[in-house]
Amino acid sequence: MAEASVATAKPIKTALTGDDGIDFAIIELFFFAYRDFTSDPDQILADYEFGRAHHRILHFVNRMPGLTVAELLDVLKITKQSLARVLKQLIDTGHIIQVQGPRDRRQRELYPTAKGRTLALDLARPQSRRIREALRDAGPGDREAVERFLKAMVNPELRPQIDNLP
Amino acid sequence: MAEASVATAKPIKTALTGDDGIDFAIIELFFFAYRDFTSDPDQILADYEFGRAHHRILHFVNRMPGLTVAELLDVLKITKQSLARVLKQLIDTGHIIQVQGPRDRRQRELYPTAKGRTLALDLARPQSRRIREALRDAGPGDREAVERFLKAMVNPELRPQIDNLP
DNA sequence: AAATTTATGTCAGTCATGTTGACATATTTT
DNA sequence: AAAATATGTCAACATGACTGACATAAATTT
Repeated sequence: MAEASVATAKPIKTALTGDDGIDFAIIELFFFAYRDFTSDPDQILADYEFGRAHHRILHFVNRMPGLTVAELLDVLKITKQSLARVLKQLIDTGHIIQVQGPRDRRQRELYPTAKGRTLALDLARPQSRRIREALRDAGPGDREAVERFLKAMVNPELRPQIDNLP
Repeated sequence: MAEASVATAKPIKTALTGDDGIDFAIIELFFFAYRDFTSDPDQILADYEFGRAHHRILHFVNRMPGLTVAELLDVLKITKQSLARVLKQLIDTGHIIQVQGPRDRRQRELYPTAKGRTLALDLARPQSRRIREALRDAGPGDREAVERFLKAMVNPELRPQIDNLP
């Protein structure tokens, strides 16, 4: 009887801890670290009335100029309808321009403009500074350990994509 | 003249690289790693028609049983209106229960039920497994390097909050 | 005892970013 | 000529955040 009623379910008063076989320390550190890592560019983006979606697109167009819409969708793992609205805003504001593909004229190659390059750098700078400061007191090999860890956290099938970046 | 027109802005064809003074390697690794890290619980949550918001609430209620609504808001850094809907669903589905504060009867202490404890563990398990596998081939001290790095990525004023977890 | 502050809940509206499904167009490949 | 591909666009919807306003109960201050 009692266990069928939500109202009578008993509160558990003991905390989950690492003793339960779960690596809560890194789970939580990862959550807080990523939240603050993304808060830096968020502040700048607000001035442009842009969001994180704009940031991601602008970032990869700057890192891989000339990539096509399909390639960008593959990197971001979102649908083209999601991309469309945000990409259109970046094009309308002159941060990104589309160039018809030279071989295949159906394709649209995406390039940053000078304005888009400047914004991409402005957004990346505080993130890079945060990383630099986080590694300032790191010992030799620590940076490599962090890189190996982060890469190993990525799904194996996606790792080649990362290696393709400049 | 020409520079005033969006249509005539010139495409930049060179890629942004580490030479531009930005740590793109870790910026991108962090992005991809976090995306895949969160994809594990997302799959499980979909079965319950829950989202990441439910996960975060359930996680911290399990890690800090008896915390009040105000304390939870402070950890998550969201508004009470954002919390309300999602918390209500977790209460209605019997994952979390509220207990009137013993000292201050205005407060509502939040506790997981057995059902909520089980789900929290089910969600944490694949994340912990991913971390374990990412660290499997790590050298001695690598884990500590990763922990130090992640903690240093968090805003300094929030680090005490992390130290308070069990 | 009355006034104020605090903790929580709730209503209403808005926004950003994602989703699915359907369909149009131009271009390339078969 | 037909089929496949790359892109764009329309419509409807879901999630999870936001702001602002207001209500209630309880604790604290005056």
